[in-house]
Amino acid sequence: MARRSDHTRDELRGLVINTSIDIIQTDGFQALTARKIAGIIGYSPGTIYNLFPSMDALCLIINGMTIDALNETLNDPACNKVGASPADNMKAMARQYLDFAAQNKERWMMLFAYKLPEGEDVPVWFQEKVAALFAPLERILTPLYKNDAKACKLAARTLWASVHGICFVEQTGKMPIVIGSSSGEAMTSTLIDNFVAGI
Amino acid sequence: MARRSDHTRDELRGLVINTSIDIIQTDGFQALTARKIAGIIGYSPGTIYNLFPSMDALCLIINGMTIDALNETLNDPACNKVGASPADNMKAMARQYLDFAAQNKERWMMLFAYKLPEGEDVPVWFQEKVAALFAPLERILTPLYKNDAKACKLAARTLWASVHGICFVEQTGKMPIVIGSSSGEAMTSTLIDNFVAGI
DNA sequence: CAATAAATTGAACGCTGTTCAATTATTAGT
DNA sequence: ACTAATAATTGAACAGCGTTCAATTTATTG
Repeated sequence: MARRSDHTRDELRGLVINTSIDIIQTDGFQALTARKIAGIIGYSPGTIYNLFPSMDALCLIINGMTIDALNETLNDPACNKVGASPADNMKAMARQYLDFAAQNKERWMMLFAYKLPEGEDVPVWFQEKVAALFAPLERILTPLYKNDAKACKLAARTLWASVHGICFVEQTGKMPIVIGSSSGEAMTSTLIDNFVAGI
Repeated sequence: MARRSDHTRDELRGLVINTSIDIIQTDGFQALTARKIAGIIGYSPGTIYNLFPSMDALCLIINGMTIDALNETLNDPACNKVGASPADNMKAMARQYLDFAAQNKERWMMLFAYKLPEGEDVPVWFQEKVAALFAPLERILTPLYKNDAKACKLAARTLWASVHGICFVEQTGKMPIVIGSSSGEAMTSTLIDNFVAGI
């Protein structure tokens, strides 16, 4: 029996979360089970339920952390250069997104493949994390929509969703590769070039 | 015991598939279980496995049918008018997509949320169905890329993925509604207008 | 040192996909 | 018509899942 003084409650929570992310990244989020986590960290399944109300809640927390990590890359200086044109910053930001998804594929897939059970709805703190994702792109677009904040918001959400769609299609590999090796980047470039030119 | 002459093998397969679609659309694809299907059609769980190699295979077939149905709406005359401008046809096509997703939400969600287990990869017949989805949009775009078939393909895939992303974001409701009631259509319009203007 | 509180456990419940020997229904051959 | 072969159907069984909870162990407090 694991002694309760081995870890504080928060340490244990962190241990569970980190172990979960490892499992997800290695074997996919479908492989994440309470018994597996417990086995790895040397506790019993019941302990997971002392730390988290349910596996769903744990998944939601992990998804929140994934969004935080993604958000961080979108705020990276590499795609927020003061001297660069909006189009160049946007392309860099799209690249950041594509790279993040590629490097954290399973974690990122889980973000969209995972569905809360019937009845349960997404908590506010999670929705806020999602909403925060649009800010960086909106910031870049602002100079292009000087006098129309509404149009700026619409454009930011349109572009963000579009890049997400391109990323999704690329990651799931459901698109025949006719474009070349880096089709994701080719598509985001085409998207951004045409969109900006059309403003 | 259900008599084997109640239905032919193909009838039974169709019965399983239709029942599955009903369950998915009513309670979500997570609610689809072999025992539930069997109970509804009056057979035992084992019979499902006489008709389909696994639940995964059944899901794949259903996903294929969903793609077929989606493909059909994209070939609808409503978004392939001979007199209309490419932009108008594209907007109509995007609308068809958005409407299809809205009216077949669970079925459509399953298309993306469902993931084949470790090792198994998507069969060719399924990949071909997915590839066929791009043809209608490519057809519309052709007149805009008279002398560059390659650029046309890239644009078609870019736009398709973008519209999908917009649809996904709208359906999953993970985007704060700041645009208005029909944000999906507002976004696809913005996307297409800007994109076409930028060509 | 005793009493209280908290953490940990592991068996149990009902669910899942899946397998398979046994049973039943149908067809083919004589 | 009767038998033999074939095919369909069943339902128990297995391993795994999320989850619950009484019992046990550990730590803290009075």
